Amino acid sequence: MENRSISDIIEAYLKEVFGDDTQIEIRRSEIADHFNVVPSQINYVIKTRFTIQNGYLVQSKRGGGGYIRIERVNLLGDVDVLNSLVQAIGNTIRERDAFAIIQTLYNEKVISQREGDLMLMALSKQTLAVDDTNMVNKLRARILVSFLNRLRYES
Amino acid sequence: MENRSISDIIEAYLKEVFGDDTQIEIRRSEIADHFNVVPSQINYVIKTRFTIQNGYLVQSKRGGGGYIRIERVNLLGDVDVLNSLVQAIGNTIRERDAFAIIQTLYNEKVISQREGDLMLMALSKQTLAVDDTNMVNKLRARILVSFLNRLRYES
DNA sequence: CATCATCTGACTAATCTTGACCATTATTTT
DNA sequence: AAAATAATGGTCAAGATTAGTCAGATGATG
Repeated sequence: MENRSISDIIEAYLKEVFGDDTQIEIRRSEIADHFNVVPSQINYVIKTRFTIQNGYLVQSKRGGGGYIRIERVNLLGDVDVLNSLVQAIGNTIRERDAFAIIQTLYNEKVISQREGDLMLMALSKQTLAVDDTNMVNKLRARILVSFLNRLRYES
Repeated sequence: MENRSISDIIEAYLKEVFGDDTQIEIRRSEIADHFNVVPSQINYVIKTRFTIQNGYLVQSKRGGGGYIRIERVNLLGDVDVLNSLVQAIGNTIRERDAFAIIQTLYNEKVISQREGDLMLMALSKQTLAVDDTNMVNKLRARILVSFLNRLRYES
């Protein structure tokens, strides 16, 4: 953790702001000023680290009194959230996004580390290596959705 | 230790860096500079000396703030069983045979029921549905072997 | 001298940073 | 009201900064 990018640092800062709350509201320019970066970098941090795959929902408003609101959600705990997630997956998903989902499930204690590792194995680029990249992403989506459904309906 | 290659020296250096820690994080270019070799030589050292068979896991990230992280893990005792299973699987396996292996792993208490269920999801004909049956069996073999490789160690 | 391990470098891929330009909403002026 | 202005956030593409891959050259060993 020595060579962190400024994006990593901003990510950590925002997560710290949450504290025990389930949502935070920020002004983009304030955060950008605070870390001395261009405002659009905040969009980058949000787009890459606070996605639905990571267990976050984001809303914003422009103009005077504008804001960016980030909400932390449980992937399997809420039907609407799960639907959003499945929609985001669609029938194809990249390795990085799939990995983020597994990480989120682990963070939420829905799965153990070993279960998560096993899932990562089945979803990895290396394991699924096939000539056709398009096919790999489709396969990964099917396997991941199978996992999610299994977790959802288990009792 | 007379004829040590530079790869051997880099290997020894990295292992020294571990100290009592279970993982280290390096910048590829730094190590390469330090030993005056091209960066890709570091990949060579890692690929030949920090494998899972030797008890190491490797993760990396490119781009700004990029790194290579090497983690030392404990290899488990029943490696021979896993080896023979991997041998038996080869590069293709039918659904029923894969299911039998999962059942055996569960009977032998190598995996929990939940882990077994998740594995079955990823190995099922339905999940892997692809036009080419031959391809399905190859994919299943790769996924199953990946699972077995994860069972070789504990974090 | 045949084979395997090591070393190199050109090319590729992923991630982060920056800035110019765009879109939306609120407030002030006419 | 309507129009202008101010105050937000959004998008996208270029450039910078890492690491990965692969094939060929070179070296070591039996």
